[in-house]
Amino acid sequence: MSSNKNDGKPSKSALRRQREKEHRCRTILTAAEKLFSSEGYHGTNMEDIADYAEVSVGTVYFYFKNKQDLLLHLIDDVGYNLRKLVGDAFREADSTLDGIQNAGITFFRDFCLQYPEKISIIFLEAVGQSPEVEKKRQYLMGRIIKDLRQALERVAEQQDYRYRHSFSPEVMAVCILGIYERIACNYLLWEERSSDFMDVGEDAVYFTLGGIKNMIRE
Amino acid sequence: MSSNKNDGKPSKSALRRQREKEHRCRTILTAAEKLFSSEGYHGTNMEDIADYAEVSVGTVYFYFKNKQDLLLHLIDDVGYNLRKLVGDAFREADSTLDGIQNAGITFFRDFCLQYPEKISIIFLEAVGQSPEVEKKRQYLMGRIIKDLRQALERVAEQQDYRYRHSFSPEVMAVCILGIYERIACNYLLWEERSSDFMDVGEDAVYFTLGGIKNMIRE
Amino acid sequence: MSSNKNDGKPSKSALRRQREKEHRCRTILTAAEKLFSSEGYHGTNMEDIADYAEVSVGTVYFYFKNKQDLLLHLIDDVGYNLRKLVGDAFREADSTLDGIQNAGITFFRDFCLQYPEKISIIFLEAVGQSPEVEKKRQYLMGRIIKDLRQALERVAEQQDYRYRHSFSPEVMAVCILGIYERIACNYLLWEERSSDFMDVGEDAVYFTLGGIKNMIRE
Amino acid sequence: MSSNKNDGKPSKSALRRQREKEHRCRTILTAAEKLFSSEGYHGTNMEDIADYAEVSVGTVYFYFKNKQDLLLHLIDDVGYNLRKLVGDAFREADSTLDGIQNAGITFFRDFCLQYPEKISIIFLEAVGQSPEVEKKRQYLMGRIIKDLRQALERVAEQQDYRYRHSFSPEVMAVCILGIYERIACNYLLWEERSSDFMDVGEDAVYFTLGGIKNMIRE
DNA sequence: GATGAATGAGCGTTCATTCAT
DNA sequence: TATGAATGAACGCTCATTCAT
Repeated sequence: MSSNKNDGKPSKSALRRQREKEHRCRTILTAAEKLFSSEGYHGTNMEDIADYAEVSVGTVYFYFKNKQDLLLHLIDDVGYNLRKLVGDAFREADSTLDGIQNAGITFFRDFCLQYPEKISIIFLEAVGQSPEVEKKRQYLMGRIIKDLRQALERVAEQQDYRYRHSFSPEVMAVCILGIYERIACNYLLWEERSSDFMDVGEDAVYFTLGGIKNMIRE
Repeated sequence: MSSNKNDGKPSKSALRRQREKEHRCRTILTAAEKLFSSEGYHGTNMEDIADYAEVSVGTVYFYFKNKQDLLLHLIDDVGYNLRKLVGDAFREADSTLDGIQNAGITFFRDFCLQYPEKISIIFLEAVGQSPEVEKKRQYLMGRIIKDLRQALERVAEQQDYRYRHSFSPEVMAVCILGIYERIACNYLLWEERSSDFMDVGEDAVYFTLGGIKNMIRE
Repeated sequence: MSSNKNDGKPSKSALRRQREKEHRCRTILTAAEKLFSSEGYHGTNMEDIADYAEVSVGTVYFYFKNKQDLLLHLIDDVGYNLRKLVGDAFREADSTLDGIQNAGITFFRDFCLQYPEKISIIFLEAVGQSPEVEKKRQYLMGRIIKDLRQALERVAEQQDYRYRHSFSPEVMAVCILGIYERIACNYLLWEERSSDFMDVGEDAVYFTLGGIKNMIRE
Repeated sequence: MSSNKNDGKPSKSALRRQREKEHRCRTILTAAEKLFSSEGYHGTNMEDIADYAEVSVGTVYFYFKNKQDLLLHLIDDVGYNLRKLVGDAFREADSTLDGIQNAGITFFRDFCLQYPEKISIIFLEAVGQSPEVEKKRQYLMGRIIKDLRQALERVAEQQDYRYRHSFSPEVMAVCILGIYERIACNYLLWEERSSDFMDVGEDAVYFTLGGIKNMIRE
């Protein structure tokens, strides 16, 4: 066995190995993200990814079950980053429309402009590739919609007003997601307009706020 | 040249053959639409399509250059139907927000609910498949955005008000497209909720109107 | 029946039809020759040929059994033209080395330079395509070799000398064919040197004569 | 980096693997040569080659880009073997017509009779298959012609005589190549006359020498 | 853990040929 | 005779995945 003196506690070299392993895993994932977003999911093969990550094909398969698994991990990654970033923005201004506004601006400035590849993965490359991937995407979208819906419900609660219908918060959440998705795709991926992207983003956020306000009853 | 009494005018049988040809072309396109939307673009092979259309593989290639060509034609089809349907709704109530509202309701009721496969093609299966397909999709989206933008500009002109910025009409158009796209995907393709789809749709339209109003200056 | 007054003798219109038929046949053959030599046998498909000949695919199949049949006819054509032209040159100067010389010059001047496509067909495109085609090519080459051999034998007879071996005339014939073939391919098809082609051809003929003289015994 | 005592030097197993790889590469090439020459280039498909070499189709594609690539490699091979063999024969008897004679005999005895498949590849199967293949064939022929031409020029220099024209050495080289090519095809591939092939070959060489002598001025 | 050669099912596409009109 | 739409076998090629070293 590989037991050593300091039993229980992992040895120094074991720790380093662990770190290296994680690092290699990340390298591969980054390679996949880069290539999927630039060449497309189907335009990238496992050898391309291995080459880009400077490992062998076998190594890729050691860390990831298969090609789809890579994509699923990337979606998870995007989801994690996105929800963390945007969630924090929400929380800063708690339970007012300002939070929604903050979150929107943050999404455009700190996510879209920083990680356009992630936008490409989640809104283009991962779309319509396979039932499993679609399910994951749907799950992620569902989580984001739930976050948004809860935020909208909390706002209503605090400000003491109600929306048109019981299902309205969810619909609004879906609308907002749709807006952000399309703005990002249109101005970042299709037309390269990073320069005035924030102006556009601000307008979109403003549009969003109008939509929300219009749904308030009384 | 051709010994034919009624020169110039095509003969009866020639006309029938022409009709049959167009019919077969449509049959193949419909088969492709059906299979792409249910099995996915990559989950469908040319033989499947041929079998479903009850023709041979060669025949499919007689009418369409290749698999991608089928998808491009389907996108064109969707675009044609969509712009015609929604465009008509616009024109009925000329240059008021009612037109926008009409168009939204029409989209959900007369397009999404009638042709969910077309929604699936344009918003799922055709996404991220290849540069050519993406270009076509982008072109189609661009046309719709232009339609919407012009409608919004006409409304402002008639009602004599202005939007926040010169680029706001376009941003709004993009937002609206995003909303409708995501609502359709979420409630029609991901969750099977055709029953209360129109309630949701109405809410989304209401949200949209709020967004637009919020963009008006003064 | 299509019997008419002037029984036995073909009617005027029947004659014209016959002429048209032959003309169409030639048109197709010419199209095939042109395309085979410019695009290659495998690079040309039946539709290309039909289009070039301005007829339908069906018509091509009415006149020729299949694609290979076209090639076989072209080989026959080449053979007929070649043997007629060169044979005549032989006969003019009967049974001297001058006849051989004449024939060589004629081949280069009146065949190669006039019909480079035919050279391309027989020495490039028809080579190694199928057993049947190869057999025909072999048969044609065999006939030419026999012509040459007999000419060489006649020369020896008349001038009253003998060659090294009984099989020498044939070997010489094969050598001469090889020389002419390669000269034509090299300077006409590979390098475009039609301008000084006749100088080269003359040298080759001179070389040939030397070869022959060297084979004479005593 | 790689924890390996004998750094730099490849390990034993790595060397063996390298050897195996080359061996497999050769096996595939040999299979292709065999099948191309017996069934024809178009009569052989990639599965046939894989089966004959006892590997999978994928393996063939691992070693060779595509079917044409196999043929190009075979042409290279033939060229290498041919020029080496014949070149050595030249050099033995330096700068006399004997060298030319030696080379001819060597070609017939040590190349044609030993490797009829290679003759088949270069003079039949690789002819008129595609522009790329033709280019390679042309290049190879060009090299051989250059070898011959230089040999002829060296002979003239040493023996202190000149040929008819400045371009005569090249024309002679082309003629000689043509002779050898056709003799090989006729007596080895078309008629199976390996038994008296060397008699024929000798005659052809003799013919060749006569041709050369006839081109000498004064 | 890492490698990369080997696999082979699967797919898109071509095109010579046929045949109803 | 002439047409051209229809056929479908055949083939070249890809690439995700495996596994012996």
